[in-house]
Amino acid sequence: MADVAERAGVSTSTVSRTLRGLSTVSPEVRARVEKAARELNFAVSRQAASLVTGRTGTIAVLVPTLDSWFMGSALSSLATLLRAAGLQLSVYEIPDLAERTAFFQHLPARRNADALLVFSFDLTDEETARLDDLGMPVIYVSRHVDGRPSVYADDVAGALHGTRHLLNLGHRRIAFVQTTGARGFSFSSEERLVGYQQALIEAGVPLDDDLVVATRAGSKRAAAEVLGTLLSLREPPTAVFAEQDEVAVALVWNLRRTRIAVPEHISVLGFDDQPPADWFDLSTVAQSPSEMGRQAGELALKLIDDPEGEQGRHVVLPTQLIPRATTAPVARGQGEGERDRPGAGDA
Amino acid sequence: MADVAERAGVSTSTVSRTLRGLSTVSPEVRARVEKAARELNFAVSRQAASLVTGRTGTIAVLVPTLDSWFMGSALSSLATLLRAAGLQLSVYEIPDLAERTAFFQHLPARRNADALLVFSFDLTDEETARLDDLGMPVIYVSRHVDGRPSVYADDVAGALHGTRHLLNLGHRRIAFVQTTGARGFSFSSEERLVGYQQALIEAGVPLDDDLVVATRAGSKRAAAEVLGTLLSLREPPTAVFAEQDEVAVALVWNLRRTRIAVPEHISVLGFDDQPPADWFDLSTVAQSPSEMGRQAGELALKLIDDPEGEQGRHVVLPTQLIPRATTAPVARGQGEGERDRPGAGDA
DNA sequence: TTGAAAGCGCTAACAT
DNA sequence: ATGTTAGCGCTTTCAA
Repeated sequence: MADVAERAGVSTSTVSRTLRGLSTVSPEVRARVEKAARELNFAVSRQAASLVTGRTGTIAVLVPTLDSWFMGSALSSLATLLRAAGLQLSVYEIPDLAERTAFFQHLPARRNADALLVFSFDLTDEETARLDDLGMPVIYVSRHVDGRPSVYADDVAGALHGTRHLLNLGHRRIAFVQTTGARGFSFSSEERLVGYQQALIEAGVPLDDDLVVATRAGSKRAAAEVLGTLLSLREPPTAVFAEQDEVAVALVWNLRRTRIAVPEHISVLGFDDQPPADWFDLSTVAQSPSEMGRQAGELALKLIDDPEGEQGRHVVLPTQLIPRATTAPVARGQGEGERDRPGAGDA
Repeated sequence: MADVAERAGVSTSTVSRTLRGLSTVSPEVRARVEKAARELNFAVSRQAASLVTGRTGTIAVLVPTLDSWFMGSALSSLATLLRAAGLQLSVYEIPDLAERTAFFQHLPARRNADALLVFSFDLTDEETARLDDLGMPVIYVSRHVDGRPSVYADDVAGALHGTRHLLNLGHRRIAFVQTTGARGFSFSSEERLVGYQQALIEAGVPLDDDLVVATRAGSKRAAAEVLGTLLSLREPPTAVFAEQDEVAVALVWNLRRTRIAVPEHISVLGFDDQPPADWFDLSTVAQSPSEMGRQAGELALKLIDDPEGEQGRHVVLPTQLIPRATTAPVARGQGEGERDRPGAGDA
């Protein structure tokens, strides 16, 4: 910056003022400085600037992985927002418990970012408390945390609507397939189970623990095992609600290989509406991670400007049932007990 | 840091040395300092440190998007590597031309990172030159740049092998579907076309421009249009090689909807081996973005330590044909020339 | 509107 | 093995 000042024949103060766009610089001087800066290929060092301003110009995100549809969409829209605000995006990826422990021990984000966005993690109270005195706004994304700013999808309502759809199609034996090992997403998982149960209760359908099973995401083999469990029940389900599209797709794949027609014999419903859901014609409950990323970013910007302003503010995003080709009215003669004139379908 | 020094009863230099793990600190003092730092919840400001060391402790990546299988996998493995090396990951997302222009005008990464990884972009010579005097190592990923360190997949060989597979199955009319609008990936696209052509030439099959078509990624409708073009040729293809799995899947979807059996009537081959390829039983040519991210990261670390060391070093990663259920021998009576008893279907 | 000077939090060279 | 001191490159008083 000293070089630029010399070349423009002004002081470094003036260069600084010019480059930050302050109005207190005369047009002619401004022109000279900008020219000099351009010629010298000068770019301000954020590091040095932040040392005195106390602002780093960086937003940090804590994510379980970068390699998922959810995180990709969310971070992409977040990045767009930050770019417009002139902020950098810094990523902390915490794929496992060891890394997580290390992160919370040292809290490396401290003083190296202006705000922290925590995605999806199921934190302990102690961890949340650690983040509380990190000295910067912390926003929780894709999960609700009491008393802290959070942005998340309405998982309960999503699962409720999805299950209602299946009930409306005449299904009474509806299985719910949870996903294990989806790092950091256990919160949504619990919420979705609640929505599923609520729908059954409001319809007067008894809950049956045998119909709630768990599997690993993205494994055809694990999906086969889950199906084995469900299909060997005394009263097997006529519909399966998977809390993730990937699992739903793996279920469909296995069913079709076994020549169990989907949706004629079994309906399958997913959750997320990832792109492959469309390719597979999978009925699903859509959520919008990109909207989540955007909202979380906006909240972060507000909190940076006014740290006390929106504490405890919650943004709940809607979900949307997308019926496609893997859900259908329960087949005639199918279903439970003496039941329902099958094929009743939607009223 | 002064607080920590006071609490531990030492100088800031000693605190600094301790926290950086230098060996010239006595065990007892080290213990005192670490205790004080923990109690005060102290974390070193990278900003201040970098001001004097000249190192930012950050690797910057320039990416066209974060929302894709390729970038997710690549950045995820890169992040793992960087974490182990104690480095931060800073993301510059440049989704369109306007953002790109802005980036190259200001080069905001200058002095704010220790190395830059440029993913996939087809840069002009001028842009490459700008990056050359950025004052930090620049590594090009997923594309080859003469004289600069690059890490990329062997797209030519991948497409060559894929096309050979189709030729070996007896196909002679083989279409190649390019993807447009896949931001920043035009380099690979060209390479794959070259591989396709090489295979045809070595097999003595004449090139036919009518068989090379382009479509948008991820659009069923666009895929339908491409199929319309190909299926209305005088001699339609018996196999289609799409340079991206998403396009291949969209083609299969459209074909099956039209009751054109895949692979019995038309074979379809993809490129990438994204997870949905497995769900769809799509034959494809696999590449490994996670390996690409890892290798690029390692190269970056080397170049930071020894900027002159590996200039111009190229890492070329292999591809692998994965035959699944969408490619099959050409049907009896099908193929070129006098051809096909229509509706031949399975042999 | 501009400049001089102090200092942000740290590291590195030097001294002890 | 530890302390002292001088900056790193910038922003921000304060004074002119």
